[in-house]
Amino acid sequence: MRQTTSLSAEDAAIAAGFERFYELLRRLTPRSELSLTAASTLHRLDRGGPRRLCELHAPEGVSQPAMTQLVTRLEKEGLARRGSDPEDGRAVVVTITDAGREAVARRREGRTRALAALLEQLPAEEHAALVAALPALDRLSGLLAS
Amino acid sequence: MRQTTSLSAEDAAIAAGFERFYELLRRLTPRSELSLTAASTLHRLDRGGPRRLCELHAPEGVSQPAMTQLVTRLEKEGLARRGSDPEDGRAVVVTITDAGREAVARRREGRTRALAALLEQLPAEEHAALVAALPALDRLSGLLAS
DNA sequence: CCCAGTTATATCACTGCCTTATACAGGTTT
DNA sequence: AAACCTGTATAAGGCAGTGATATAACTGGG
Repeated sequence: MRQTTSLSAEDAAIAAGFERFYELLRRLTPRSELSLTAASTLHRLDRGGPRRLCELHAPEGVSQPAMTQLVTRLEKEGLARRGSDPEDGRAVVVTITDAGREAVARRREGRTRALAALLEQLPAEEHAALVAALPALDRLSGLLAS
Repeated sequence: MRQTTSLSAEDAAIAAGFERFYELLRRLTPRSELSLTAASTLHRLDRGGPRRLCELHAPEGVSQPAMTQLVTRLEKEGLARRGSDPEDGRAVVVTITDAGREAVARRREGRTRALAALLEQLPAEEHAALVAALPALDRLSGLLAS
């Protein structure tokens, strides 16, 4: 078991690499129509299906009022809609609309395009190394999602 | 030359992986004392040395007034200071302070710690794949920095 | 069955950080 | 020195977050 007070040099190297990479992705993301939280929430609704409002704010790491306001904005822009839960009159069930799905797709495509332009400048073996690392990235994401 | 209208399936897979990964990093970053731009700017000042204000706003992807305001906040918090350029009376030279360096280090350590906790749950070969992908990540970051 | 407590959402007042438009001081050119 | 250009600051406004609190709907014990 790894000590929490000492970080391995290798982990530190990975973290440093990820840090630069995070900045890269941040700059790669076009100043879009969607805020970070809005994009992430829509993405979650897209792959996970409708959710109650109270099930959305915690995983997105924002307060409940922030999620209420976000859903209000999304609704106003036609990207999501509020519904009710027949089993619980208090609950608000949030559903992504087709327009919302399109917005998610557009955002993804914009980022993919910018990334692809960089990827094609990469030596073949580094490109291959990225592809080889994808399962690890997936697993990392999965670890936190649970 | 790649068509701009068609993206290779491989690039799309990398982009999709990166997208989930970006969300992961976002959630991994502790709600810290520093905004995204503040952290990135301090980091830049830390590794690149003092810069004029006008050299900071473009690479950070914000407007010039935003950078003026950010520097004012950083100065108020003691993380950076304004100096003058003896060669140009208009210029403001921004320098990171020791407190600023500490803030960057704290932020990095927080993220590293959270990441390390995930990394140790990774199978050895996936961990190795991440390490192997680091040079590619570095090069990607370098491509955009230029 | 009703009152108390809990849960889900909304509203309010405030703050942080961004934007565009504009002012202005310091350089540069002719 | 007049005209222009560049670097920074200020002003006014918007979006997205916060904590505190209100309100409506569910739940469980007497």
